[in-house]
Amino acid sequence: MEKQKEHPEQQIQIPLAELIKIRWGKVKELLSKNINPYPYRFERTHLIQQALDKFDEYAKEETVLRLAGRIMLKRKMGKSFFADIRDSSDRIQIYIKLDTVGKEHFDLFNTLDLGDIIGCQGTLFVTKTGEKTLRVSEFQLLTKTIHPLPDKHAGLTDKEQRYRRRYADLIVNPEVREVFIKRTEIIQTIRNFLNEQGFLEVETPILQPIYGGGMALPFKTHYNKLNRDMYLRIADELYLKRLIVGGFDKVWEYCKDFRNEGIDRLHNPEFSMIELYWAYADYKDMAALFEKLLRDVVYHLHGTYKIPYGEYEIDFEPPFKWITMLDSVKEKTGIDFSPLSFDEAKREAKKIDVASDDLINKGKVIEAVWEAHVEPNLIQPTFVADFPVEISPLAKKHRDNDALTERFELFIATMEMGNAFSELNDPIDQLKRFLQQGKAIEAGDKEAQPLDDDFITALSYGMPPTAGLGFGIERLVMLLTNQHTIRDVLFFPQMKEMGDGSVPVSKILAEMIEETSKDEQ
RNA sequence: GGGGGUGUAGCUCAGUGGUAGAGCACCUGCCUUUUAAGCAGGGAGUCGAAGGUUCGAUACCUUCCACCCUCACCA
Repeated sequence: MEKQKEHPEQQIQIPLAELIKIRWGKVKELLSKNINPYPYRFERTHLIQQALDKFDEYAKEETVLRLAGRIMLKRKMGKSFFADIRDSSDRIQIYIKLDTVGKEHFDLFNTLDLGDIIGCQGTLFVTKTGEKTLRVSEFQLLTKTIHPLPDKHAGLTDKEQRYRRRYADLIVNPEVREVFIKRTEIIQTIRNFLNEQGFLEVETPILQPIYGGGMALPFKTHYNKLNRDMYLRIADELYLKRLIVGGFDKVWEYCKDFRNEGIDRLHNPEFSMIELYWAYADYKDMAALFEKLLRDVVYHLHGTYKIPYGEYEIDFEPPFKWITMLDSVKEKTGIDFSPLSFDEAKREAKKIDVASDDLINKGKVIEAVWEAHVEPNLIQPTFVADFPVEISPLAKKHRDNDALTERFELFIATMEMGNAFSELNDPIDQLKRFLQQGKAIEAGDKEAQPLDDDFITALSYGMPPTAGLGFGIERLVMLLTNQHTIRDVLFFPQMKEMGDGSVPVSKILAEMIEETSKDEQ
């Protein structure tokens, strides 16, 4: 304490800086011995898993293997070391003996830290205690780690740190990898399925002059050269339908979408959807296809149709339940909203404790009642069909009822897992719906959709009858991997800016570099 | 946005109105088939940030920040 007062330029002591300084000292020591702490390549012959798979054979034939990985544990036993190294496939113990590697390399190994990445050459054997081990004849430091790893057995448990420093999370909590590997498998299976069904994978703009295709607030940005505001897309719908107009019959896109809304267990501002559009089909065809797709993905991933999700067991064996929105509301509340006027609907909603004062039309009232009384009960896969026209501005009116649209949403474990319609292809009707949305915007509905003139133009060229579907990838991955927060299925979830108090590693390093250059002068 | 909780060493966590603790990690020494290796010694802290109460605050109070849980709302 006294010293610090005498030397204010020393400022705050950061213990991390001490640890980094020691390691950087090792780097400089290596450089002075002409050893590159960051060499360029290492000729690897096997993944660790491959070595373990054929362990007996390799051990017996004394096959020389070259493995590489990160040092996770290190045990010194006098004139020998044991260490555990891990690569992307598995972990293995290595054995380093003074007599075998020589004093120079033995001393080098002595300076290595947990986290350092090395390449080793050697043969396989089993230790006295029965552990499969690589007897190292030579090794090379491949990357010096200057930041210490989290605790070697407790790992990194602080969720905030795990999300902010996903790399550290992945290093010490390898089981995290599994969810993300499954995420990729899920997307791959869907891609294969859609390709086999003849859907063409396409790409459409993320940066858009006007946003649309969903109910959401967009991110706004500015394009300097054109001096105009642009939006990050909230959905792909309107562009994909333009492609149907252009003559593609089956198109789909893996879409990154952006919505300027809150962050919580189910929402991240940047997320992924898959949207597909299918000409000459209607929403029932799409429901059948979606069911088939999900069945395929679930079976591919789990080898069964029944999967656990939290306390539930979800059964993906088709056919899924199909119920209309109004019937489901009637079933749960006893109220038939279909013949009611807007005001009557509001009164009925109030009776069952659904706040509807701010709602601007009957469709919104029905939706609110449905969300309060039906949605929370939808555990097993259920198609909810035929939404009110006011809340479905891009869907075709129901062939039997003008107040409704041919639309379904799929619900599983109370989560919305997909949204589809018989697409509205009548340009006059579509324009009217946009104009209605315009009124909703004026009435304060921030999520209502703006008029897209070019989309109306496209529809006026004629879009064949078309079914469209969109579904959120994160939700699906959560469901199929039994994860309950979206942040656990995103490598880098959006986080708020960190509060004061933490010193970035770059600052610690910059100060060290400066000190060193002072010393050299 | 409401309610509840958390924030102390690089990591995992104790703790207290009166000099800041442990394990792991790190440094030194011993140990040539170990197993979260062991043994001996050592260094390391703006106790999330700011303000207040107090002779004295990491602890008590206020405000703020981040994260977690929960309710409401949008995918």
